[in-house]
Amino acid sequence: MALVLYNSLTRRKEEFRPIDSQNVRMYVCGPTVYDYAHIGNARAVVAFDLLYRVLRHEYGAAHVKYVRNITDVEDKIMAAAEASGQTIGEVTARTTAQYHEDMAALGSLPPDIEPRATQYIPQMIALIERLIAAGHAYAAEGHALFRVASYAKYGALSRRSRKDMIAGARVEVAPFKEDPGDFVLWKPSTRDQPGWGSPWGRGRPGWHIECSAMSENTLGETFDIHGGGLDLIFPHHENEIAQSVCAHGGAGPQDFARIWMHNGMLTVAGAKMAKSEGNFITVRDALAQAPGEVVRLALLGTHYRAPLDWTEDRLHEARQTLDRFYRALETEIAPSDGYVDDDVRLALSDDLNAPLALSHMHELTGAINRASRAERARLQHALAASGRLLGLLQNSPDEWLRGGEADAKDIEAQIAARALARKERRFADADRIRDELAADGILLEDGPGGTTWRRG
RNA sequence: GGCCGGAUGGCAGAGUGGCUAUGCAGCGGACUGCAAAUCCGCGUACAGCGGUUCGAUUCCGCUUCCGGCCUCCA
Repeated sequence: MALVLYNSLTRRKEEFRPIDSQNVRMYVCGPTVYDYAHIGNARAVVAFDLLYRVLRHEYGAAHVKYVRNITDVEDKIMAAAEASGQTIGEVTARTTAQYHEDMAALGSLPPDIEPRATQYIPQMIALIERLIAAGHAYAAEGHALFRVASYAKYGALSRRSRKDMIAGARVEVAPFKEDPGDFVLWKPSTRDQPGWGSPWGRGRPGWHIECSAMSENTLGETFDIHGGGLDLIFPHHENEIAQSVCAHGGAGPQDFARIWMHNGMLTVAGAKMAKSEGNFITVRDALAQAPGEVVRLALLGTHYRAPLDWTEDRLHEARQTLDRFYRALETEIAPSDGYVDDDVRLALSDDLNAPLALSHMHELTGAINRASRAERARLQHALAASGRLLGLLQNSPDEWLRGGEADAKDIEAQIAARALARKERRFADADRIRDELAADGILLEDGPGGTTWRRG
């Protein structure tokens, strides 16, 4: 089945043809580890996790390599360390661990390789030296700077001309820059800032160079897909492209990564999420409100490129949807080796159309509820397999609907007492038991085979 | 100011040059001691104005509104 992906570089959907179908390679910009991950970070992770899962499904898990970096040297980390009284190492270790926990809770697979910037300093220095040797960069006052004028295609991804950028005039004009658009590859550190020895003096890398160095060293000079948030197009990805293409002697962005993918931004109740707005929602906050799978579904409910507005209603609806799916799975006999539903697969193959895939899962659910015993199992297997491809329906229906703290034995005893009351037509007693259980969040459902319960 | 995206029924959210998803909420019905779940039925919505067309929500133009980026950003 042809996988079609939207390429930010060409602004259109393209059939995905891996450079080497035995080794499909994707690189996604990961977090700067200085604080809890927020729900916007989570959206990007979930979007590219879906891509990773679809690629694994199409090419085989052993033939896909996913690299997502950790930025563990950056000025915000230094600020966070100072503010918390912890060392930089403590801040990055703690934040990285939290990040891993959060992303796992959202059902995201860990990347195959997770390089850390501080482990690639020599490679970054080597890359900068190559750029300087080739005339694409220069040293000035302890800095190394990329010479934007030496890369003719600068601006190809973000569709902006250098002239426009200068007109924007928010560029930092340092006196040692040849051109206001030139950006930092290496900058000097003071004694109390983290730093490494380099040909330009003790210092630390600029933001963009790490991704160029890490992608090259983990995936090679040319790979298939490079992803990140829409807000990374400029300057981050534009600069990454300039560095890598110039260092590799390539002709343009496609000699670096073939397809550039960007997820849309997230707003909270209609407003841009920002700490200063007081509407900053961390993954932890969301996880306190709902299980990770609910958060994941809420994130997948809008196509990854479209803007997504985060609301309580969205979370509520995601939970209802999962309850409905799990209920339809309740009588599934075995944990299944079923096939993903064709329509679900088709939807995901069209630029990861998760909302459409989900609508097909709803149709499948209706079919299960209507199905005869004989055909039910097959449909349930298809639903379960489809859900798994989306990183959903990872629990057993029993765990999902009835798992948790409360003592199941006690609940069963109550149900038995109620059954007796009903048999004796003491309906007031029966209803009192139902209400008491309901107060604890336990919903009873009377069916032809007796009474079952679930958490509501 | 420059560049780039959006605007679909009460809400969420796909999609399509003619056959108008899907879910939530709502209404009616079946089932049921009650309830829940489930099933059946009910909503012709595509920002506005032009244009192209036999036909446009879908293509083109303009307008309005919303959002992103313009060296912190997923």
